[in-house]
Amino acid sequence: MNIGEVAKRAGLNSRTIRFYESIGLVSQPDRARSGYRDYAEKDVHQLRFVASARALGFSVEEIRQLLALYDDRARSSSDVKRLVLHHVEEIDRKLQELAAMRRTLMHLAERCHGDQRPECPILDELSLVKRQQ
Amino acid sequence: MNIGEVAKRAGLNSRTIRFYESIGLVSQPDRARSGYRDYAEKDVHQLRFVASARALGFSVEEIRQLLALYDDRARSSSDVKRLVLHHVEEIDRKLQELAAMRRTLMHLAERCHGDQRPECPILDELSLVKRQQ
DNA sequence: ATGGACATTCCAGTAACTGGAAGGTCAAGG
DNA sequence: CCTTGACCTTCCAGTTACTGGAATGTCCAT
Repeated sequence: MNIGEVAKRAGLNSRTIRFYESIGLVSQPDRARSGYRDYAEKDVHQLRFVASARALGFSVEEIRQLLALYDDRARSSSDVKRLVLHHVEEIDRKLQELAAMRRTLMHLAERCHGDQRPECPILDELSLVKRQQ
Repeated sequence: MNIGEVAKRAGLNSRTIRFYESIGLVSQPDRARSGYRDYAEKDVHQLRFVASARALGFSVEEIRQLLALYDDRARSSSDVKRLVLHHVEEIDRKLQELAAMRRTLMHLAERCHGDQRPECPILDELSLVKRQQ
């Protein structure tokens, strides 16, 4: 199977696949006589794994770890679970951060008439508010 | 006032301040005889504005626009409000994205025993799941 | 023959910093 | 005066995950 077809099946871009190969994230496929990459089904599985994990927000390094666990018959599922739950914590952190931003912004927006006049509590507030830690 | 003190008051790093100056985001301060940057109170205000806006997740370019509105006596507050609400929309999008990730991850984690055995539905799922659009 | 898919290497851009190196001057305190 | 830390500039490059472009081809199916 050529890279174009693999890209389609994995939901990735062929350049991205070459990128992943170049950084050693995924294994190198066989080569046909033409020099074209010749992907086996297991290669597609690996790439699909990467694509899924990326979509879930795992970094390339985290995915590298996940793939290592996937390949390791002697792994403990606790290691996998730990990685996932750590990632959830990061997401929770980000969710809180964004929610706080949103709250502040909505608060500011509500105090703004949003008309043709120049008076703007948003701008006033931005230049006065001490940055929250 | 020297850059170190300004940095402290604005809640920014002195290198970051020089960076903002280099990209034309903030105005250049006067210079003392020594060649040191000599910041006035209005400069501190501007930098504080930038720091506040960054903390609220606005990009440098968005802040550039906000600063332009701040400096424009003829602005309409509707322009400011539009910028802010657009930013809130982006945040909402990101919040949804993160929440969806979290949901999937928690679902996967719940199905994982997290013990010494190698069986892991998380890994299985990652290699099978078709990436959601 | 043609057009699209594929190959490689090299370079660089994206956003917002931030670090390091190199080579200084300035200012305050001991 | 000496010392130490703050300040100055320029230049280069790293971070993360791609992704684009250029250049220069070969391969394959119609």
